Amino acid sequence: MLGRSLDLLSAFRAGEPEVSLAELSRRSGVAKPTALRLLRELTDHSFVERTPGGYRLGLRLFELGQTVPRQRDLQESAMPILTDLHEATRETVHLAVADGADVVYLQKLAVAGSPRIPSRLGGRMPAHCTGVGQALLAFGPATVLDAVLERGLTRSAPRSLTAPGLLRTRLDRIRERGWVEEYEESAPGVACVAAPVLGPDGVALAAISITGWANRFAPVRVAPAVRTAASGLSRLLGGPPARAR
Amino acid sequence: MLGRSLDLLSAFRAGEPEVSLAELSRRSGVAKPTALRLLRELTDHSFVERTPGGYRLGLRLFELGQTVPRQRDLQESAMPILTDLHEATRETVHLAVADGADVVYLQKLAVAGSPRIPSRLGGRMPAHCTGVGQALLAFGPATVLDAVLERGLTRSAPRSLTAPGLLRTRLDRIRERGWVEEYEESAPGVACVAAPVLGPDGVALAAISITGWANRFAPVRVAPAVRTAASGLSRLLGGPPARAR
DNA sequence: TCGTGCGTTCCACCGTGCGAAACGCTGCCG
DNA sequence: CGGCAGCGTTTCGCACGGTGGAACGCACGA
Repeated sequence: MLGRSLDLLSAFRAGEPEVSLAELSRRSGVAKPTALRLLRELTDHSFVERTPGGYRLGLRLFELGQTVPRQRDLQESAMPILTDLHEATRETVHLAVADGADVVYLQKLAVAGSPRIPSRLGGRMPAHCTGVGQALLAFGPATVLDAVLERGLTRSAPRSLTAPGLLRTRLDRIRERGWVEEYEESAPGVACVAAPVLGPDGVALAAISITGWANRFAPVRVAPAVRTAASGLSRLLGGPPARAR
Repeated sequence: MLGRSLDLLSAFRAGEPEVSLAELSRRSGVAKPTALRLLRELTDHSFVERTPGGYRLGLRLFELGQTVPRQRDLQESAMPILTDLHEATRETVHLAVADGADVVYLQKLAVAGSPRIPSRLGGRMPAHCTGVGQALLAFGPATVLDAVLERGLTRSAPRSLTAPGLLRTRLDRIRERGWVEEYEESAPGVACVAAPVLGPDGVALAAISITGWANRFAPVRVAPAVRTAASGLSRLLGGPPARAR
C-alpha cells in the first residue's frame, strides 16, 4: 500500500495545476479504485488536495520539503554567500547536490533578462551536462560517476557530452583547474562556470555555479568569484578551500 | 499502513539533523518493528534517509515539496514583487497563505541584522498572532476565522491577542484600513505591517508582510509599500487591488 | 560489571488491501 | 438528438500482508 501511494505521489509533475484520477492511475500503474482510495487518504492528511478537475499535491508536502535537513542546513549556510555572488555578478546562481546520476537544485537565484535555463529549484538534471554536475563528478564521491556511466550519457542539448571517454578527459581537466567551464552543454546559447563545495573529508558535497548568455559571458572573468564563493562555503562546512592550480 | 507512514513522516521536526528509530516510534505511536519496516520502505523511495544515528527526511520530499502548485504558482508570481519590496525597505518580507487556523510561510526574504523572528519558510504559525494571519482573517474566507475561534487563541508572545471579542474588533479595524499593523504580538520587540492579496473573487488567498524592530520601524511609513506590493500581486492573480479607505 | 535502551528478528494473529467488473454520469461528436 | 468514450465511483470476491508483543544481542554509560 505504501509503495503504491509513493508511486502516486511521484506521478504528479511540476507545473501541472491539477491531474485527473484516471491519468494518475495510468502514470503510476495503480488501479483506479485503489488510486481513489489512496488519494482520499493522502487528502485526509493534506499530502494531496482535491480540485475541481482532479488532484494536486498538498501544502503539507511543501512544509515537509522545507524541513529536509540535507537541503535546509546547506541552503541556510549558503544563502548569504549565494546572495553576495548574485549581486556581484548579476547572473543566475545555483546551488546543487548530487543524487544518483542527477543533480538536484537546492537553490536558484535568477535574474531578469537572464537565459531561461531548464534548471528549477527542487528540480533535477543529468549530472554530466550541467556545470554543477561536472564539478560533483570531478570532486565528489566515485559513486556519482559510476551512476552516470551505468545509466549512460543522455543528450540535453546538441553540445552535450555523450561519450564516456570524452567525459573522463573533461573531468581530468576540471580536477586540474579546480573549476568547470561549461559551454552550451545544458542548453543552446548558455554558458556556465561552476566550482565544488568540499566537505571535511575533502570530497565535494555540493557545487555552486553561475549561468548566463554565452555571448556576453566571460567565464575566465567570473571564475574567481565562483571559486571564492565555493571556498567560503567549504570553509563554513568545515572543509578545505577548493583545490586549484 | 499508509496512515502510519504519514504519521512517521510527520514525526520528524525542522532543525533536527537526525532522529532515532525509537524516538520516531514514540512520537508517532507506531510500534518499533512496524516503524522499522515502514522507514525501510520510505528509504527505498528516498523519502527518508538512513543516518549513523537514525533517520532524516530525504531529498525526494524536498523535490516534491517544490512542485506543490499552491506554493509554486503563487511564489513564482510573487517573487519579483517581493524582491522589490525587500530591496526598497531593507526589512524582512513574508508571503503566507492560510491553512486551517494557521498561516504557512511560502516565502521569506530575510535581512542581516533584522530581528530573529520565529517565522520559517515552510513553517506555520497561529494566524491570529501574525500580521499576515490577521490580514487573512480579515479578508479571507470565513472558514479561517471559524477555525481560529474553534481552536482557541493561543499566546505566542506576551502581547498576543487571546480574547475573541478583541480579535473581532481588531479585524473590523483592519477591514476599514485595508492593512494590518501588528505590534509585538508574534514576538517581543517586533513590529509588522501586512496587506492581503486578493483573488479574482475579492477574497484574500495570500498576504504579504514586512517585519522589523519595533523601535526603528514606522509602520505608517512602510504601509504604502506593502499595500502597493499586495495590490500588484492581486492584479497579477486577476483580483481587484486591495481595498482601503 | 550491571542496567538501560537501542535496533532488529520472530511469529502468532488478525484483518485489510487489491483490482476486475460494472455502474451512472458527463461531454463531445456526427 | 443520440450514441459513444472516458470519467469517477461502487461492489465484492480473493487472496495476502500488516501489526506489534516479546525477545534477542549489542553498545554505552554509570
